[in-house]
Amino acid sequence: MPRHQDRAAGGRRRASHSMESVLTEAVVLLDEAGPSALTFRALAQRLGGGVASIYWYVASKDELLDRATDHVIGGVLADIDAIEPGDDPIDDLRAISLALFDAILVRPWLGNYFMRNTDVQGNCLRLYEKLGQPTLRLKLTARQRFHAVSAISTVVVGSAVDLGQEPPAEVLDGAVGRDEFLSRFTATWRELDRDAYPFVHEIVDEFDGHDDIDQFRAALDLTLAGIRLQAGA
Amino acid sequence: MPRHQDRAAGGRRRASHSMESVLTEAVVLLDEAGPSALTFRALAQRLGGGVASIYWYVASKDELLDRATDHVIGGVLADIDAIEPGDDPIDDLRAISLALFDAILVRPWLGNYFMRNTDVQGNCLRLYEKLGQPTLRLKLTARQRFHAVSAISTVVVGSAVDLGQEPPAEVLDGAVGRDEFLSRFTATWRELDRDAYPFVHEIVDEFDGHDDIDQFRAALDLTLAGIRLQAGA
DNA sequence: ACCTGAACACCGTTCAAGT
DNA sequence: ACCTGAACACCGTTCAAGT
Repeated sequence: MPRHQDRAAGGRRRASHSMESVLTEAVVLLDEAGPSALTFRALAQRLGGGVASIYWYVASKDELLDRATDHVIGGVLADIDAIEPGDDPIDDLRAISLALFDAILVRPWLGNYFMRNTDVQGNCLRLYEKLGQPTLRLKLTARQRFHAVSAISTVVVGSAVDLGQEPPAEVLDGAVGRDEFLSRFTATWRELDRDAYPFVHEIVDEFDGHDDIDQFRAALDLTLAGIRLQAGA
Repeated sequence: MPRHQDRAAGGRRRASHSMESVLTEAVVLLDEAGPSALTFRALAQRLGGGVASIYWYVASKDELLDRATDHVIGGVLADIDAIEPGDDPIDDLRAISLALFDAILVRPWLGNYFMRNTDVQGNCLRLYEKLGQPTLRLKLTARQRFHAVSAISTVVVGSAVDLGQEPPAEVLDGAVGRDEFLSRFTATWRELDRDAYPFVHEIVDEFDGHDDIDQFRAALDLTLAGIRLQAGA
């Protein structure tokens, strides 16, 4: 309970918040029931105050999400700081990427706000710096370093957002399993004409029951292989 | 004007729509004023009818966006069909990727709905097939092909969505130029401590006034290099 | 088969007023 | 400096009723 109550003369209550409590409770709402559950009204109720008071701390819902994102990235940053740098810069890039991926996979909304406004997202900027540092040990131009880190960032955020998309309600209910859900898609694909859709038929078995993490690791490794080649390492 | 009017006995008008006109007008709204401008009320007004009639064609706003996405992807598909396959499968992958990137860069909302529900997105599935076909000419396993195309798709969609994000209103107004907007960010970055942010300082000049397309091409080429290496081609 | 008006249950945001 | 209640101008979606 990061919130306190002031008691005025008449016995009337007046809520008292803080940036910290606003962001913490916002993240709780997001974790409990997804992005659609984060409304100013729900947040105000959780904080035990009125809707309008939230506007003392943030100017808009976008800024609330920017700041909430930076708040949880703070935790990711701690995980990343605990990673021991190794001999191979590429391995360090991979380790940091995985930590970020894990965080966004669980909270896909992060992907839409990560690094969107570094003026209020100090932790995101610190993470960007952390991700970039290993490239300083690679034989690349400044431009290549910039592009390499942008590419990794895109793969991490893009994969996590894509793979973390909430499946339809029936899957969340547990009425239909994830595998069953995937199979329903592929069943349609299998009925397609083999001559017109040779590629879809080639990969349909791979798609069926595929593992999200494998897909991300493969994408990341392709980019890292490209970077390694470029650096001649 | 893809809409007609029926005239009943009393002289009363009754609008008549079609899936085609609903999607066309939806895309017009999206193009004119962005995703926030696509509301059922605005769309109904454009079609000259009531809000509820749209629900005869789509079950929800999500489905409307899924179908609108597939509608414009139909046009992209035509562009891609015009591409002559070359000797190098990797070059074909690049050409198709660029065509898709161009489309999403201009309409970033496409990225959020592309391939989200292939049951109502036949054109997206066809594009996925097109993108996958060149990999059939590479020496890869089925799983590697699946992962390669997933990776490319993530890079294309992720980059385009990222780079296509609407800049703040002041830039759209023309009050502040894009370069000036970027410079404002980097000005803050330059003030950071050099020892704590060596990477940011290394790339700040590259970020300043950088070109979106270059950034995408670099990311795509890294992935393609990884694929080429894997295929031993 | 397809369209309508009106209602329902929400939203984010603002503002004059309070403490 | 910070919080409040009430209002404003919207949303997506539903439904009984019309043609």
